[in-house]
Amino acid sequence: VKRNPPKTAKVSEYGLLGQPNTIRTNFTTKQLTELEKEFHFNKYLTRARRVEIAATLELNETQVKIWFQNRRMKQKKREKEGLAPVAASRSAKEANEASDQSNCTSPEASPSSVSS
Amino acid sequence: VMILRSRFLDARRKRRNFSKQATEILNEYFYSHLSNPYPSEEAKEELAKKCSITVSQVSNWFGNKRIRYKKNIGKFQEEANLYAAKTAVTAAHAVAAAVQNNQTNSP
DNA sequence: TCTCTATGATTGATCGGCTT
DNA sequence: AAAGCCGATCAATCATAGAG
Repeated sequence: VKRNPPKTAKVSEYGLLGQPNTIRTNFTTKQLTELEKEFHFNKYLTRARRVEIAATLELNETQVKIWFQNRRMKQKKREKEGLAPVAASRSAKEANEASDQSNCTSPEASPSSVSS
Repeated sequence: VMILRSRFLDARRKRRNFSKQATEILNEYFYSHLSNPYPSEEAKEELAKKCSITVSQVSNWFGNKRIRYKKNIGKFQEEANLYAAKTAVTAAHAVAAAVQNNQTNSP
């Protein structure tokens, strides 16, 4: 059994006046491309690699960490969506994955260059 | 900033609205559980089947609905009353059936 | 056909719980 | 005790479908 999530208080107490505490950073296409590339190589990061990537892309280690966590969840969701809806599953062999984004049913794939 | 928009013209491009029946089912659940509109994984699967959509789509629907409802309860008041009345009628029928069943079975 | 609103999907980040 | 991960959710935003 699972329980619900209304759990406790609110997401980040609005610090009574002031600037929006948590800003939703907009990653650049370059950053996303690099993160995606790294993810394809390793689904999980080591501390060292994280530091390296964060520095290269000018992001916090936390942002890189969170990006990987969200990316893993995203992939899991795709694998699930891409093998369940199909009424008739392969009667014998399964086995695939690996190329991930080059997947057929992948929403995104082509990062359009951003001019700035 | 040259409008960083158009990230990569993703896939929410070809979006299709859910059928009227599907929306009906989802709203019925939402408003009959308004005090806690968080269906369990099992409930989501059941709703997904009834609505002929995926579990993720059910999750997206509830996520959007909860936020948008909270953002402007007034705008959804009419809709809320509509479904509240609907579920009330359904419940009344159930009670009536139960009473009848009770009378015919235990004299 | 055009403008404005309703709505499905995406995603950086948060929350609680559990694991290492 | 601290840090990372997971699963669910939030919240803002995007892009399109639909209403008028």
